[in-house]
Amino acid sequence: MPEQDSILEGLFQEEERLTEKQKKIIMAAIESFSEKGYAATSTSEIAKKAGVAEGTIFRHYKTKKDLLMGIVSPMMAKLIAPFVIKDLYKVINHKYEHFEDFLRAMMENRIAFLKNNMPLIRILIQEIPFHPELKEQFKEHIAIKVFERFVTLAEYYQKKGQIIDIPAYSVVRMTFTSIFGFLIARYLILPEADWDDKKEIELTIQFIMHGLSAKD
Amino acid sequence: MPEQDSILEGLFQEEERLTEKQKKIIMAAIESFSEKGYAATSTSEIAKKAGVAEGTIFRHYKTKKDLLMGIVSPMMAKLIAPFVIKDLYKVINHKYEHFEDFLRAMMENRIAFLKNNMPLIRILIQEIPFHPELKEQFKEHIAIKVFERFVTLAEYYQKKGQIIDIPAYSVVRMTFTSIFGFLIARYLILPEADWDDKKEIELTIQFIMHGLSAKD
Amino acid sequence: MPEQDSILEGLFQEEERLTEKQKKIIMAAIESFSEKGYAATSTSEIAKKAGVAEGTIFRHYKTKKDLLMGIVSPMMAKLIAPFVIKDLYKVINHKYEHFEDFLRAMMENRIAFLKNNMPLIRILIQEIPFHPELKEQFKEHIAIKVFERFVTLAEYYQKKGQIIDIPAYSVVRMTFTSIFGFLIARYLILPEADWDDKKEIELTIQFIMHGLSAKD
Amino acid sequence: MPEQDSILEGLFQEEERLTEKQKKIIMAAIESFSEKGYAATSTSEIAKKAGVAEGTIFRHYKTKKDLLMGIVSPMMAKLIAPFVIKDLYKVINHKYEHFEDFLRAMMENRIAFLKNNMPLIRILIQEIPFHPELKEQFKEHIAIKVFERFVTLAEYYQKKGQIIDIPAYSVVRMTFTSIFGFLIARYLILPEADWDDKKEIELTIQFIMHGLSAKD
DNA sequence: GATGAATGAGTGTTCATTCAT
DNA sequence: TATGAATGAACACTCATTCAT
Repeated sequence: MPEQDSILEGLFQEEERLTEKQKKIIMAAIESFSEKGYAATSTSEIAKKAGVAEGTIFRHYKTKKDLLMGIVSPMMAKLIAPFVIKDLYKVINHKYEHFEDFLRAMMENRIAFLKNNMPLIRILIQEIPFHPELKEQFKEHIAIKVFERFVTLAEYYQKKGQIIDIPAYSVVRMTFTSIFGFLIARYLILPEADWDDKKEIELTIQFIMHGLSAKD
Repeated sequence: MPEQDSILEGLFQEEERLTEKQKKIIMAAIESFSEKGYAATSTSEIAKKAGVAEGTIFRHYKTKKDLLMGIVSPMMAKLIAPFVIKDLYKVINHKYEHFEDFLRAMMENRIAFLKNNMPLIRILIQEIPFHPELKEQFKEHIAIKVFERFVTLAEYYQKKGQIIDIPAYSVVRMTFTSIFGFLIARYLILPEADWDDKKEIELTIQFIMHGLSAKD
Repeated sequence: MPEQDSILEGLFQEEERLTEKQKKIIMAAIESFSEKGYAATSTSEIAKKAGVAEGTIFRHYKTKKDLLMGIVSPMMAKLIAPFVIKDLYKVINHKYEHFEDFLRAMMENRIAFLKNNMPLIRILIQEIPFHPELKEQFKEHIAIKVFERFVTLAEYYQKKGQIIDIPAYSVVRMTFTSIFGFLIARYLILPEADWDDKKEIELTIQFIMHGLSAKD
Repeated sequence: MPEQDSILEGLFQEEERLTEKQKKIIMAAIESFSEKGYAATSTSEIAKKAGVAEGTIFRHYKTKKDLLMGIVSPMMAKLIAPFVIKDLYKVINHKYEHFEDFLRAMMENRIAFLKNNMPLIRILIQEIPFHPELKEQFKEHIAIKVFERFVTLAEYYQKKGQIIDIPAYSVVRMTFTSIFGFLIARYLILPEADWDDKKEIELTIQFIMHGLSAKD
């Protein structure tokens, strides 16, 4: 199941119209935006890093902000695609009989995704607070579409008696929180620490399972 | 117990040497930095908002970065003080016999703190990725000092048989994650949504308690 | 023998890569630096005088100091070239049998040079005290290379019995001093006075010749 | 006859109204102006070096330029005084029977003066090109008054048959040139070189004497 | 007399963007 | 399509100077 999980490569592959220079611009921009932030990165710096003339950037993107959006927007779609389409489908088709299996599959999948797209994710997280359009896009795509699907899923597992009977959106929130809490600590706050990934993932899953178990 | 929980007021109170203008500069800077980010905020904008001449800013802070640090650094100290000193003391003195009581007290305390210092917290969170010095300060003060104390606490409750026997730092990570996950969702991602705070806090506490319960 | 003796024109000719605007910037900078001094000249003033945008200056010269160096450095080379190469050669090839002939030729040559490059020379003289790099360059190129050649020349004429037998470097110092003393009085201190150049030059030469004559 | 030859001390002595702070300001200004030039020296820098508040400078000198003038102007007077009054008198009273004696006395006197007042002299030389008022003062006091006296002296020695019969002002120019050429080389251009002062002075005197000798 | 906070015009420099080539 | 010279507004920061204390 070697899914294409690098947004960048996916982007470059699909859009054949991208020139070599354009690809270099995108890669340079991602590197700089992710390290220094959008506002602190100059277009001339991107041009230099990409090995193109300053003017070339503006041939492809009318403004600097367009460049940011050209990088971040496709990511939004990619970010939600798996949830929306594939995984939900699998669950409904009884692929994941137990919530725990689903949880485990999802964590593995999203960790792989994070690893492959770290700089892009960083940009998204860092820039959302400063760009209302991004915030809006994010809310629409993630906070609503994805959240909705997960609420449906939560209700599915609740009906099966696997999850405690509290509001489904709280279930989702706490699940997300625990998973992303781990990912953030692991990859953003202390990436250089010595992590036993397997064990931490298992502990996190157990924590969620106990926390939401219907047995109690 | 009306503790002084606004960093700003605390700052203004303690340091009597602060001019009226200096206070205005700090307030204006906090507002702008928090809304648009440090890099995207110009000193002239801060001056205008503060109602002072641009030169006045540089009389008090040698550089724009100094201004940022002058705002963020005191916060670091304030941020950890309660954990480090008061709460730990209370726990040791049997004020919180049960982990659940401690959890509830801490959440209430930190929610109040967050409400009173939102813009400052935003700045801290938003700027940490771009300023290595900040990152270092944060790691030193928060990630080490605070984390350490909590690990000690976790071990305390583990010995009392209230918490499951897994590595204490994993206990702390998951507790933090659940609490801050709620706070971030509540105050940063969806502040305008209609939250039933009491209920969500209780659910979060129950989630953590079940997740870490030793009974299982 | 209409040698190209204007540094500026030489510069513009050789370096074909110079834009029209760049030439204007250089000319404006020379004018202002020479009149008001480097430190008291603003880049905006230069831009205005050159009829370009202020940013244009910094496209060609990274800093204001770079602009100064870009103007002054080529002059150093030009300043010493004739001494180092041509004239010494001529002397050795018996072109100037007598010290007096050499002296006369040199004065004429350097006076023409001075006239053609007055503003540049002014900048050099005025700025050397404030810029250690300039001072270093000057010492290396002029005070050492040129001085050395002249010492050799002085020894040559001493051997021929035309010059008194005192340390050669003292001979050079006093010759230089007398010549530049005239040039400074003539062109820098009292340029507006009514000078009989031919006569003064002749007097100066006679003064030096008598002062250094071996006859006594 | 240990004449008071330090302008600064003379200034501080005469003008009793100078406060301690004022003296410190003057000393700090001299140091900075001489090293970095008037234009490149900031008043705040002077204040810091002098250990006074920024405003204090402007209590005593209305503008920064006033400060420069307050330093440089008294020097002008001091610079010419000895020539104008004392030395001329001595010559007329047959103190210096021979031009050579006069020359030797003058060089010794002026070298002592230079050594005691180097920073002030540097300021004068460096700033004259940029300040028309200074230039004017200089011309009036030095170039005219002093020059005039010397012309008279030159004519005196010419009449006595000790100096060649060329225009007296040329005599003066060449004498000045040779003396100041030595002083400039000695104290400004190569102060760190290893000079045999006695010998160089003697050589310079001999050079002038031969150069202007009437014998030839 | 002395202070130092305050000023706002001015500094050198960077910026995103344009456009003729 | 790609270039890079050119722009001028904006930037962070400095300056000489003022003035209430």
